[in-house]
Amino acid sequence: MTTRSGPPPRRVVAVLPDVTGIDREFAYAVPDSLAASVEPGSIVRVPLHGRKVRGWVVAEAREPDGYELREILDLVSAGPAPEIVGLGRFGAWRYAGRLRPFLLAGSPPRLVRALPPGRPAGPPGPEPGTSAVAEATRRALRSGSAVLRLPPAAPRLDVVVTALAAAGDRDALVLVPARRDAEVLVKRLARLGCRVALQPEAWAEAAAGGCTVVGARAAAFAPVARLGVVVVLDAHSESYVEQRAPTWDAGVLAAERARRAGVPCLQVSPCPTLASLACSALVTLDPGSEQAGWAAVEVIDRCGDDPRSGLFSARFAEIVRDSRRSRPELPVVCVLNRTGRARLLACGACRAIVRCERCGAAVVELGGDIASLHCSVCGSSRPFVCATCSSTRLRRLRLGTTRAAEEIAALVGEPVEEVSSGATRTAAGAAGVLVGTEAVLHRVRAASAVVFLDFDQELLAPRFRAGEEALALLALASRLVGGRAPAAGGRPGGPVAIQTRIPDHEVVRAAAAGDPGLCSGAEATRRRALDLPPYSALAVVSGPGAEECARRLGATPARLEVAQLGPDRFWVRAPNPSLLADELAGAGLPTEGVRVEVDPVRL
DNA sequence: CGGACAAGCTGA
DNA sequence: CAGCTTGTCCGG
Repeated sequence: MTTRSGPPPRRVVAVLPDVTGIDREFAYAVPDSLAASVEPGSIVRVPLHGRKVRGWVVAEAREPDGYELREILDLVSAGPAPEIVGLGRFGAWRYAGRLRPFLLAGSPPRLVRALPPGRPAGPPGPEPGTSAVAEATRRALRSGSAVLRLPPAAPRLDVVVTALAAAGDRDALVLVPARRDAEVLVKRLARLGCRVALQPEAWAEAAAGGCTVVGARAAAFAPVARLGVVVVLDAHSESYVEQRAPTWDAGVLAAERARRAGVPCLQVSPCPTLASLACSALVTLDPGSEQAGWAAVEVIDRCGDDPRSGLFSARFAEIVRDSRRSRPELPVVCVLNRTGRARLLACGACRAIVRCERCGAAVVELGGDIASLHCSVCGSSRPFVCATCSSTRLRRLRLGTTRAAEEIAALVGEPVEEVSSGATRTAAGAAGVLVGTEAVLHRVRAASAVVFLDFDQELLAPRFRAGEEALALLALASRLVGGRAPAAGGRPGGPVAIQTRIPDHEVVRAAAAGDPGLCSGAEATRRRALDLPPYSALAVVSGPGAEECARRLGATPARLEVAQLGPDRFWVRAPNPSLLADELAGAGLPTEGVRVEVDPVRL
């Protein structure tokens, strides 16, 4: 190799193409015409393999030897700033995925040719006030990264306003579980005179600075000109977890982002997950105030009831009638996590459980006008008759929401609406009584009462996070009815009623006492004993290539535990997330035919 | 991903 | 053996 005397040194950058299936960075020369405008994060157009593709400039690079570089063709748009690319790299490592999905989350939805002029700090925000919530928020901010446990009825706007004030002339990033929540929060902050950038559409405004950045999961990667504080509202929500692989958790990445920026991060929740408690200090209100912000919980103990007495206790009917009378303007919400008319039937004549003729699985009766039976295992349908004795008298053993709605309507003598997750939201809330799966709790803004018709199904769900998920449902229900003892002038909220045969379950007791700590203690003990997260880290590997992956992961020198869950489905356990990520990255796993789910929500 | 190119399959 | 499908490789 001889010393080159030819071209003068030129700028070279690494570009990650925005193409599914290419997880490699390529070096390109920056032409002089673009040298001033191309920067790390820029979205550019480059020639690749005879095509012209988009990509992200992810780093500065060096002139290679051995081949001639091609030049960047165009600057397409502003893109994720270097610290966001860095956060994306962390996400790709932590969740064993590619960088591309993270950079997509951090990119503007439409091209941004130039940022709007940078603005000075926004107008002075509203006074944070001296409420107990504001005071607790200040305490949490002082401890840096903290879990702020506030009861369901606590005013979360106070938290945001206090955090904004504490951030001074820096900008805040506020995450909420759903798009809808973001819109509501943006309206309220705007009404208080705050400048707000709703993500993802106000990407450019957020990048320019001088405003509070509000958005859902993907906003963990939103641009924030001068980050001063990160607030994650309802941090326990499963909406923060991306369901497609890589299954990243916006709460985890938001905390990492804050840590890297050296600013505080508040994880605000009525029922913090053990995972969040494991890595942050806990700040709470005084026990009295916390209890007051949870609903009055009524436990309907069904232990003594005959199992054949059905889904509706006498007390249930009273609660519905009382609530309709005292708060006719608000709906009564009934939750039952089973869709259709019945999930289990028995023949009234020969008493056999009604099963599928083809595969033997129990059949279900779906909603709809014509009574028919459907097998959810093999997909076959047949008429509403017993296959053994041809009787048409079938008894519904486990009701679904459709039949429950019909029976409640008869019981209380007024129209009942079934709210299903698939249906349009048009009429939701029109009827006085709503019945649905837990999705119904997300369809209304307020309720006079919430009744869980079969809460044992939540308490006993075969998932290691069942307890946390059940408490989250009770917290959501509490918020819809309001706290048991609101501030002066307010009316106490209606009841949250729980029909159960496990009345002393810690989740039920925690909600009834308005003290989630009753739950986390017991849960922590159990998780530690079983070596489950947060005391270990889990991943689920599935797909045609899963067996090969499992074999390789089991052969690593680290203390990885691998077990089979089903055909082409394995779980992998490591002592902690960092070790798990290192092993998943180092094992050289095939990327095709394998889905890796780090921190699985359902297991 | 999608183009290039090689190796395999088919039919007269 | 042309003409087509299928597989594997690679991109700066």
